[in-house]
Amino acid sequence: MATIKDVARRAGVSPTTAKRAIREPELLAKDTLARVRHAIDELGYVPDAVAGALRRGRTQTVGLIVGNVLEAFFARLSRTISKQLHQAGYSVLIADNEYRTDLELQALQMLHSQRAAGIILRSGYGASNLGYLQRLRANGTAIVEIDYHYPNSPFSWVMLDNAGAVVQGVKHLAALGHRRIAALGAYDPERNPEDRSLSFERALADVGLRPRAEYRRVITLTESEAYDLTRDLLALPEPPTAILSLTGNQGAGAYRAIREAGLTVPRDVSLVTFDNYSWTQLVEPQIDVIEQPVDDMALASIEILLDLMDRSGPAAEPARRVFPARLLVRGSSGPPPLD
Amino acid sequence: MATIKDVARRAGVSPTTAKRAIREPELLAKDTLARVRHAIDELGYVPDAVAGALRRGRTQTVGLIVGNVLEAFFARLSRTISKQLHQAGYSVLIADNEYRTDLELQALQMLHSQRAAGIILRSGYGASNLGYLQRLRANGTAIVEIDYHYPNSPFSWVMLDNAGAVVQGVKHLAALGHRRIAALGAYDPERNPEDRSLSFERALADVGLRPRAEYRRVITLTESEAYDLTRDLLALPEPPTAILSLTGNQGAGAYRAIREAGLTVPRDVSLVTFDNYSWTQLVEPQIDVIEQPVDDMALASIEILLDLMDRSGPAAEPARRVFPARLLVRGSSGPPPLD
DNA sequence: CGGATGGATGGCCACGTGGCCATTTGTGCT
DNA sequence: AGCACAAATGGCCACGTGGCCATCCATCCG
Repeated sequence: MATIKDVARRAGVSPTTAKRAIREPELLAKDTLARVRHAIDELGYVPDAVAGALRRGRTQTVGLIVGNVLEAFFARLSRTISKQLHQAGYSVLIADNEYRTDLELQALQMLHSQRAAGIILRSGYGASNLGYLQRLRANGTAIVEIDYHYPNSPFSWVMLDNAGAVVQGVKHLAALGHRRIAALGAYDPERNPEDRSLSFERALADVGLRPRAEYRRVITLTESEAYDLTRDLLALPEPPTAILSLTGNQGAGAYRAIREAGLTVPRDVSLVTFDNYSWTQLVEPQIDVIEQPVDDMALASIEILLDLMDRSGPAAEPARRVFPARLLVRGSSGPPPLD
Repeated sequence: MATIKDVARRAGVSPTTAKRAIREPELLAKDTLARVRHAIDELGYVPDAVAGALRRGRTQTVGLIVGNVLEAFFARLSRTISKQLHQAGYSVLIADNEYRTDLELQALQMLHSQRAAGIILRSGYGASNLGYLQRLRANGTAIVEIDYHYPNSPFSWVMLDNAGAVVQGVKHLAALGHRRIAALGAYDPERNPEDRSLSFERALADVGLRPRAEYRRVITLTESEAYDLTRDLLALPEPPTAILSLTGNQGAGAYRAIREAGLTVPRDVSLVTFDNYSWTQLVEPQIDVIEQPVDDMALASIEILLDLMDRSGPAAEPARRVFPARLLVRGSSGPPPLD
């Protein structure tokens, strides 16, 4: 592959002059510049970002670790983030952690060895990688958490107002008269201290309801486990009259289980789910969703990350941004059936 | 960030000995090895892949350029490919081309400057980047096309048997009695010589039908343009009685347009779409789909790519793999309505 | 007891770039 | 013409690694 020396030789100048055609063209005489540019075109020379990164001690690479790109939320996040970062001159390395910290650690090690300048992370569950992340940060890596953050996270983060979102959903259902509301999520405060699960029982209390132990189960954030759980919930002697799904994928599983049980939404059971996924507008009636401002969150994370990466000096206070969710009522919730 | 010299100093050995603890541990005395390993742990040393790549003249990075990760097909492709490549020790740089060759060129230039060892590409439409790709290949970059390939492509590629897939769909609909079948796709043989669009009219001829000029329109591969087109088709004096959507996203748009026109599937109009997306099993009746073996295609592309990257010697014949599609009949097609 | 053998360790350099300093060439002014 | 000064160009080195060659030393055998 052509190097700057090849360009220099072809243009009949020194390597130093040749490289100036790229970085400081204003320093060159007009015809020298033209000659070098011509040589660059002829050779198809493109500077070696690897060598540049080594020399500068700093790559133009950012790592993005999400839960699972198959989920539309993360697909959208990935797309917006990588598009913006490309425009800012960065390459984006993507990895899924499948919500598991062991896989996440592998991804972090990869980003470490690649000397990524920054990392945008949706951390998983399990033994925390906090220590590893802190070492990376001490080495100068910019870190932003998104969609989830460590308890008392020392990093910058961008979050949905999960508590507010859950309250919106619960209030909406309670106002329709529901008293048996189940949430599909991961009820595991030890291992998965998630805002949404934790907020749910508080939100119930706000509207004067008690959580029911038999609705509680620790599941992963997948469609299939949500399907299983919903099926089981509906088979209970006192099944929920309303289901609040805490992620979009789980919502699809819940809907499928409801339909396969021969039940109709919202006559037999009401359904509200996080994430405004396209299927929610294709089924009938359309599904009530709690929409996240995904692009806004993505843009905020980039803004913070670019700022951290530009800043060479002392660390500033971590930046924290919280975005409100929006409940879109479409027809999948109604009054509970009469017993 | 710690370097191998720091490790060496801490372990009281030379840098050469220290690095052998990583690459050739069998050469070291047992206690030396232990000492160096201890120093590596203490310092959290991870080899600098940037320096390694420069020295070796070869990165462990692969670029993946797809149409749009928001589409489930590409999300799935990305996920399977990146997972496998991570296991093989490669990092994956992802970029969307939005089916546009101008954006694709930017992505290629980025991968060029990053000196990616290989590229898996779903090329877009517009002025071809064939020349650029050939220069990259001449410089040693492994290239595999997937889901689409240049006419007479000099590269290895992995494709769906698009012609066979379209024939399956058309035959299925024709057998039910449909004579007015429309395909939603990009009828632009000059700029977008796509197998599926091109095959459609041949498939019609196979079953003794003529294409109808008024069903033809060049659209992009998006849900919204498919929605618009479907709406217009249904408003024709002689609307199609069956619609074959050539991509999954377009299928969702078509379904939405059909429902919003107050029509019922399959009573008023039959619908078959490429891609077994999750919404097709959530609506009622479930949608007939032409399923692509996405994971198989992803794995094949990786196999070819790894082979190309390992091979240092002279170029072998390009590898070509074609995968069959599978028609899943579920209930969204039936006999045409009586006029 | 001396030399051969091989196990263990160390020194050195280049990969392509970017930053810094040095040198050459050109221009204007007295 | 001579000088000052700026414009234009060039030389050199280090970034961290991996490959190659060199050196050191203990052991074994004749």
